[in-house]
Amino acid sequence: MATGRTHRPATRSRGIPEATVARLPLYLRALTALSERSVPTVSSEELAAAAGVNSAKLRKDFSYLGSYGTRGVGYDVEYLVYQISRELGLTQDWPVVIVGIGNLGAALANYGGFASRGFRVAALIDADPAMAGKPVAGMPVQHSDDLEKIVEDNGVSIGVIATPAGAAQPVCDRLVAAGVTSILNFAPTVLSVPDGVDVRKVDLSIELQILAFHEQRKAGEEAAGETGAVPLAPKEAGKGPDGDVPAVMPA
Amino acid sequence: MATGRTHRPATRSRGIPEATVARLPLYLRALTALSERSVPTVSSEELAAAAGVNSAKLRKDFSYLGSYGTRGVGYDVEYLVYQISRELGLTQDWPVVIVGIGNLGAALANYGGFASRGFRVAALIDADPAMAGKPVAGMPVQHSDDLEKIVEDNGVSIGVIATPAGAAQPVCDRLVAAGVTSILNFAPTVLSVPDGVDVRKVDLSIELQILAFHEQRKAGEEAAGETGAVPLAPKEAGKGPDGDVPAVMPA
DNA sequence: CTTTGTGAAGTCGTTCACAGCA
DNA sequence: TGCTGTGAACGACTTCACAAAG
Repeated sequence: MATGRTHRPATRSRGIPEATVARLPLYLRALTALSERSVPTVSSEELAAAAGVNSAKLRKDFSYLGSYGTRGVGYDVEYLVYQISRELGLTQDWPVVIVGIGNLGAALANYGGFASRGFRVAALIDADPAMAGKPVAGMPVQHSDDLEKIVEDNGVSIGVIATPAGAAQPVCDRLVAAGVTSILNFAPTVLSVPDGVDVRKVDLSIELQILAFHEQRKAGEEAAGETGAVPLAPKEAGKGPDGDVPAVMPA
Repeated sequence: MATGRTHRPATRSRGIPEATVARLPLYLRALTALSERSVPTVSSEELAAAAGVNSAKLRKDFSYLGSYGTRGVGYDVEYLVYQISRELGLTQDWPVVIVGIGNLGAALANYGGFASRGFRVAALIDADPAMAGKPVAGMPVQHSDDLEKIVEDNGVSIGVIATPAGAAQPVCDRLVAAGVTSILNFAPTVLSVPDGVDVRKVDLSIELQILAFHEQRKAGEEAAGETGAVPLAPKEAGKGPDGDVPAVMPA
């Protein structure tokens, strides 16, 4: 999951559920693969399998977009690719800025899937003067002093934040003030933004922690036949990373 | 969002809702920050604000863990940090392997938040023989021929896949065969895994597409007072990234 | 009087199952 | 006959609102 706010209870008239929107890119990817193999049509069953969802869900999702299928046959691949692209706004060009060109920012700048599908990296921005001018992914890094000008000159409405946690909120504020209304946040912080601005976050550490939770459950289950309380740690507490995990237990 | 499957309708007895599990790391981060500032207690209201959720949700979430608060006072910060860490399985050490040491894999290896909180990068693995032995983040990259041995020798149960899309499924299969039961997938593919294996995915391009959807809505709204159908593209279709967006429209 | 913990109500999302159309 | 499109049932998550506890 990612978005903080649903930003409005439901979009006025033809509201597509948020959960459906989140799956459209998945369908699009599967359809693009079929298109490249020149497959003319797919059934909901086949496409659902390729996208990793069940077919009832897929059909319901598509029903929010309109009646684009043919009963007894399936969906026209090219047509669906076009309809979903249009619905997602990928038929236009989205200039994006990446702020924070450290390891992660540089990796994002180099990431191919970024450039494809209507997204274009318009600028790389970093606060370190030593970075300024240095080429990353074939593009000179610009200093953050010019952030506002860069955003305005390029008509940027989507910003990617890949700074350290401490810098994220100030950078976010400046992006928003300059006109950015959608933010993809890789910094491990909660960003606060005014209404009308969308934030999605990607947090590595959170994903791992969720996996660890389930992993622990699996480990606890395979032996213990329900001990009563906690599945008890199999191995032994490793090294406490940064000093939590106190042995004390307040009343 | 990320997980494909809920992997079992609900965990046997004291099932914590998936949505709650996904928020625990958020609370933990906020609590850790408070702990570092030596704040002894927090109210649900304060903590909720710090974590970016509302207080009712937070209280309900905590109620699944037990009654760890004090009415009229709030929650003991240190105690809660401990309880949530334990619940998430962070009181033990989780060795992790990263497969695919390209731009992204290297960035992940260098990412600090990775190493903290009980996760330890046990090995970096890549298929390119030229990478073998090269140090990344102070650690020699190992060749993927040895993947099974590395996983087994280190007791790895969590694997991170940062390979190109085409390599992801084979790598996944090998990880699973070697004993990995949780996978964090950065490759833009749907992975299929046997029951009992958890997969979470992080997909840059999907996040951007979701943002673009909302962005397009905003742009369409500010002018058009409900035209009837589509909010029509404000700018003009840019350059079709990889050849989709056909102008044809099948019957 | 303050703040937690939680039934009950409300909202959102998924799945079922079948009518409707090609 | 085969497969889509969708109302209706179901289940999961959120929010409300208040009783219980310090």
